[in-house]
Amino acid sequence: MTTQRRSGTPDSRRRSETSRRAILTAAFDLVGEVGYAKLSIEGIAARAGVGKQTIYRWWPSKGALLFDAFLTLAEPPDGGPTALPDTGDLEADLKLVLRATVEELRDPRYDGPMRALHTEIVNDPALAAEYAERLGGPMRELKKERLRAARHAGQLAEDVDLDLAVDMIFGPVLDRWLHRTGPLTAAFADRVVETALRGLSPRR
Amino acid sequence: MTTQRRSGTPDSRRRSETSRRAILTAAFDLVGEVGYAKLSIEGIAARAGVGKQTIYRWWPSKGALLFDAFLTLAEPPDGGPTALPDTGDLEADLKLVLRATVEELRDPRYDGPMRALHTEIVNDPALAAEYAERLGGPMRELKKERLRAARHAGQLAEDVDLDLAVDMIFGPVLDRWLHRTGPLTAAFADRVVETALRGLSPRR
Amino acid sequence: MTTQRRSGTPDSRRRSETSRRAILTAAFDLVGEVGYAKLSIEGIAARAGVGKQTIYRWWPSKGALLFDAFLTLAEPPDGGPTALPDTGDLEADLKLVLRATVEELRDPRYDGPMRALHTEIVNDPALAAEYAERLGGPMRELKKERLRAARHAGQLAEDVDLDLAVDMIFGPVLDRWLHRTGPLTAAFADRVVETALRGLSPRR
Amino acid sequence: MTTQRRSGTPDSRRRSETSRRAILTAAFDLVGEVGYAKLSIEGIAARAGVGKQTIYRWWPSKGALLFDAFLTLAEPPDGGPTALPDTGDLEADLKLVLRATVEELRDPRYDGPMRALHTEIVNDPALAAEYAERLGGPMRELKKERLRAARHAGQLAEDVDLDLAVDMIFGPVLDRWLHRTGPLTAAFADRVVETALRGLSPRR
DNA sequence: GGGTAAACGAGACGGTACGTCCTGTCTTCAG
DNA sequence: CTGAAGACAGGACGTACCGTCTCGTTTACCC
Repeated sequence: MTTQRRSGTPDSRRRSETSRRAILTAAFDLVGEVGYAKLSIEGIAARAGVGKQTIYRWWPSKGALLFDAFLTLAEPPDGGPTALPDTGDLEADLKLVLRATVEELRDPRYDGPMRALHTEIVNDPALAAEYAERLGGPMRELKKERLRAARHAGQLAEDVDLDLAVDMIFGPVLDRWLHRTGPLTAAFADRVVETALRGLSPRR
Repeated sequence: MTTQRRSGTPDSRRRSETSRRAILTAAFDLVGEVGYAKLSIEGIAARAGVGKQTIYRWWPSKGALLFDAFLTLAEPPDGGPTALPDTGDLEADLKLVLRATVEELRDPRYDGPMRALHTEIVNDPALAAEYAERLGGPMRELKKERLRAARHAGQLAEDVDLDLAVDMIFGPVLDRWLHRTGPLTAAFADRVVETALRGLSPRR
Repeated sequence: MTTQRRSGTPDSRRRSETSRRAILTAAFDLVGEVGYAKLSIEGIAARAGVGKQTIYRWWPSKGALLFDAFLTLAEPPDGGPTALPDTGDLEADLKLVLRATVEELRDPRYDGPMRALHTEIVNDPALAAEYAERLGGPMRELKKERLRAARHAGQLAEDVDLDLAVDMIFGPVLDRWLHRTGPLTAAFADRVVETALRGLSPRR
Repeated sequence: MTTQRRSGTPDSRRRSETSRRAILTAAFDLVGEVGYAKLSIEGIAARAGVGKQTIYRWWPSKGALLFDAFLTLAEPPDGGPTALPDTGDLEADLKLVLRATVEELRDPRYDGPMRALHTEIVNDPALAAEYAERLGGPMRELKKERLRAARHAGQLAEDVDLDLAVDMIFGPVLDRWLHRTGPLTAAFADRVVETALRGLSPRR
């Protein structure tokens, strides 16, 4: 089998891989340069040296294109990590992960595009669904997996709700990033992990 | 002093109050009807029976107008509450507040417009600053005030960071609302409060 | 040569002939209906069922469009006469032509549009140049040709300046049409021809 | 009677002469600077340091204002000549007048504004009527008066139509000015006068 | 000289049109 | 027979002026 189909796209083995990459790259670059509000399909097509139709043919919306650009270009080519670190020390492991998250959110190369993507996802349920399926869901599952292990090891209360736990740990960081209500630092990440874990720890 | 100025607006006693109300109302109604993506200045002007220039004259951006519409129409005329409830029972008080928050976020009349507003704030730093000054900041201060009282009463750890505390309590709810990662219920609000307070409580 | 281009238009074989005709027709009709002062690109586009951009794409100004409409719609499809009548009787021939001119100028269908066109030409040198090249110049040449023949036949003074002669014959009629300084009749046309020819005739 | 009323304006002795002059001057200057097409009431008001209403109060249209500006500023303060020169030599007298006309039309200070005024008069019958009454008519009468004298002196045919005569002499010059169909020179003016007079002279 | 009514500067208002940009669809042509 | 190039109908943008309409503020007449 020589022609693999990328999942999610409706059809066609005839598709030009060159154009696809050019479009995704142009979209990703442009959103960083001019911001999401001024991002236009026309601009992307021009930058990519591509007809507009070629974009409309393969992506249903600007958000979907942007999302695709993100997945394809911002993530490592191997498809991303398959598990969170597990050294046995839950707190250390989570701090590692949350500090990395904070760093990524603060990176000026990603801040703009990620806000753009977030915006699209928040306002477009269809895109939200695709995000949940392709990125958000799997990532959440990895987090829950690590927490499940911790719960099994007695580091979390037996009856802890893993979804709640994920939200308690990652929600505050996301919120502070979005609303800039305070400094988004590694120290903050650490405090969040400590506080959340204390709240989630077994009684006595 | 014979010439009174309406507070809040930067200038001009010549401004037509009738038009101002009509514009704010039209904007608020339209964002609910057609959604934020399809909200146009032209549409607002037409609905309000007003020239476009009258909108551009007084608001710097669509986001600012929407934000103003929100503040003016969605908030009680008396200016909102001046303090969070304080019965002495911190957990009960916070659950009350967070349940109300959840209810408001779930209200179909507000969900759409609030997402729109959130979007604008997240992407427009100028608007974010105005939001922080006029709404976000004061609200946060009320929350911190209640938590300060609790800390003083020994219900929270002495060294607790109040900003962190606010984020731990409200962040998870906001995040779940935005990303629909799970059911946004009163029960969820309760669990968040319980977990956060346990994490923030005094050692021993 | 396989790719024919429509003569006159600067470029593009991709242009929609349907839209072009609709626009010219709409412009011509509207100038007659609402007058030149109230003629708007927006109105023409709406009437023609065309996007405004399609007009801006192909015409540099309202005047140029109107001029094109005139040339295309008011002139016979074969491109107009190629010579003035020449029966040998100069006076009769000129009276015929000038009476026809008077009649056209008085025709309510043409009076308004022609005033509009005249206005544009008088005030826009670029348009004046195009007019001279495409309509005014050739027409003038026809007139001069007829007068040249007459001069050769000894019906005009040998040293007569043909441009002056054309102006002496047609100038007064144009002027009376524009400024309504007197009745514009066939009789007036006749008197003008008679007087001018007497002034231009050979000495003795 | 101490308070004289300027003729033409509807009423009021309270009118500010300062504003009136400022408006007329601003209008005249602006039409020379930006051209008629870009001349706006708003611009005139701003330049004159005057409220828009003050313009609308006293002039019914932009054309009327421009016309007034012309009459007031471009004409000598004494009200203009009351007769054409009459030395007994009709040809010389007319050449003098027509050469002066040519010179005025060629003057770059007047060319633009006069084209603007011409445009307005040609397209606005109301303005045309006012022009005829206040300027065109009287001027024409002066010309006819001179020609009448010449006819009486036997220098023109007895049955000559004076209106025709005026048109034969001045029409060609006006036409050449408007349409730039040839050089507008003193020599041209002379040739027109010579030709027209020969056409209008007594038989034999 | 004080009272009053108009004309004034300023400029907000409801509108119309401008000329530009972009959308999503449709058509043409080169490789 | 794909895909770039780009014309098309349409809609919104943000700007410029239109002509009307208050606002206070002179100004000049009348008493």
